[in-house]
Amino acid sequence: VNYWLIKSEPHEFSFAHLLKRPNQTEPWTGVRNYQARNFIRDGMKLGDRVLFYHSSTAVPAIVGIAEVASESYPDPIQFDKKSKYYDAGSKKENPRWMAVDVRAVEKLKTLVTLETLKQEPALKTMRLVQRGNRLSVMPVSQDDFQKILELSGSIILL
DNA sequence: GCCAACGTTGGC
DNA sequence: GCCAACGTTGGC
Repeated sequence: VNYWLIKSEPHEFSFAHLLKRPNQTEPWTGVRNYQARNFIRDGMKLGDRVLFYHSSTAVPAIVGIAEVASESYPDPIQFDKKSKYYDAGSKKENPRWMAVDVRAVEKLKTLVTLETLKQEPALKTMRLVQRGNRLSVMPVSQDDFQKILELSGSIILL
């Protein structure tokens, strides 16, 4: 099992939206960064645990636990000419962008805010709090994941 | 809305 | 292959 963090702008798609989806599952499409693509394509496996982070909001924070609910597959909207994520340079026989299904597991009792993460000495090396980080999909160490669960009041233990 | 920190693009 | 210009992310 691997551990990840994914970002979403809550006014576009929040953890509450995910909880309302059928089977609490949503295709995680539209990732258009090669490093993030590589994490999805080469790293994400069914059952991996995911921290769900709200960005570009008044209080940026980890708000929920999710899980990877599929193996990775070609992101269908890269072939959709009407989508803003359409990529004319990507061919079906050699897709450029990948997606994965994400399922909500648990809403956190206590949000773990970016401010909290920055103040926690044990999380100093976390990618999310590093300078200039902009990846929307990133790996999280098991220790950091565990620490964040402790900060969140989650009933889920590793 | 500002702007730092990246990532991407395209001329050369 | 270099790098300036441009676009995007995301905290503040």
